[in-house]
Amino acid sequence: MDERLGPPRRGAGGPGIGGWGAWGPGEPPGGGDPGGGSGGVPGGRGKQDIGDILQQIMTITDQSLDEAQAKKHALNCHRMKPALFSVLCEIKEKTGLSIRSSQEEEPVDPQLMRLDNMLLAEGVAGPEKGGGSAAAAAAAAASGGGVSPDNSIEHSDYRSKLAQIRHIYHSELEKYEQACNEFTTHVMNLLREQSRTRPVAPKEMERMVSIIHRKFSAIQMQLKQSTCEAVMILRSRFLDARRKRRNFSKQATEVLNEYFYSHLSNPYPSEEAKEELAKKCGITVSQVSNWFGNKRIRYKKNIGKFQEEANIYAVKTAVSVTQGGHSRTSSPTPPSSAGGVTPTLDGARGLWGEPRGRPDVQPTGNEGKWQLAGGCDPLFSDIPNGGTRERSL
DNA sequence: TTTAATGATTGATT
DNA sequence: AATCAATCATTAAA
Repeated sequence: MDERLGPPRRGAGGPGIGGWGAWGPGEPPGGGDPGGGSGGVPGGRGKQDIGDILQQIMTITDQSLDEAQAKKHALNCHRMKPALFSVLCEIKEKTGLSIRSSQEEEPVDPQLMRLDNMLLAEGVAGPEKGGGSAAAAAAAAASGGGVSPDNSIEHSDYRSKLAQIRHIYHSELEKYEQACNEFTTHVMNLLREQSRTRPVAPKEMERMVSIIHRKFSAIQMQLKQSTCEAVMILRSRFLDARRKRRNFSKQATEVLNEYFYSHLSNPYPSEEAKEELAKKCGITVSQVSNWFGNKRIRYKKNIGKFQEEANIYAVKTAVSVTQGGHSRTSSPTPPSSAGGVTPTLDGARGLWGEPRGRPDVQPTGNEGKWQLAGGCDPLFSDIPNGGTRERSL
């Protein structure tokens, strides 16, 4: 430390010391004399003065806090202070700071951009309050149009959850912003305060501010990240229909069951039939397919369990048949439950042999087919409901 | 809380 | 490509 202050000053004029020139060749600038009033100061005395000041500055760290404080105050009031200060600033600028400021890099974080884009696309970051509904609609459209065929019931749920996320995101963001500003002004005040006693270049302050902003933006990125995660989870929850499934309406189930039991011998609706059923039930064709798939397998697995159900629908179809006006005297279906329909699988042979792969193969021969269980027979498949349903479309 | 019912998904099969 | 069989995950009932 001490080496630095001594002799080299004079004349050496190293790169970092050019600043001394500001004072002119020999003496302190007369006009700029901060002290002002005091009478002329002889040059020699001035030099000594400066030397003293420097000495004091350089040794200030060796002293006790109180002592240093006192000395600091004294120096602060010294008439040479402003000049010294500016010189020190200059020196600092030309050395340390220049090095650091040279490596100022501003790489636009690709990940941050990614997050921003996603939040924007999701309607979280985009338009504020005013456009809230628009944002929600956009998000809904994005999710709806993007993938799922979707039920509109879910949307309100989805939207409200998304709005919740958006709200949290914005309030947190605002909080961070505020904290950042607060901290920045605090630091600035501190630096301003310190600039009275140590050289603080405006550039340095700028740098400090940018550092602070960088740090806070890192925190913001975490917020964005977690918000993105939340949105993803929300989306996956709502997009994956397996979760949050809703049972079909009673009416829809009824329609499906009706078809199933009236076509029990061959419960494989054609594509058209599926479409019709889907329309009738307010569900999609694939849902119809799922339903029949599940129904077939579950029926086959435990026919006993479905006997009652089979009877019910057998009666229903029977009624509709008789109403249709075509009842045979011998009444093919035992309407009353009593002995009921015996879905017995007397010959559970095959049970729907192998309709695999080919939809809608209607073997008129009925050969390998399973003749049924519930009250309605294959005989019916074409007569009763077929009339009501399979038409049009 | 446990259990049954049920819609959806997945991998294999034809 | 449609279906089966097993399984998952949620809802409704006990």
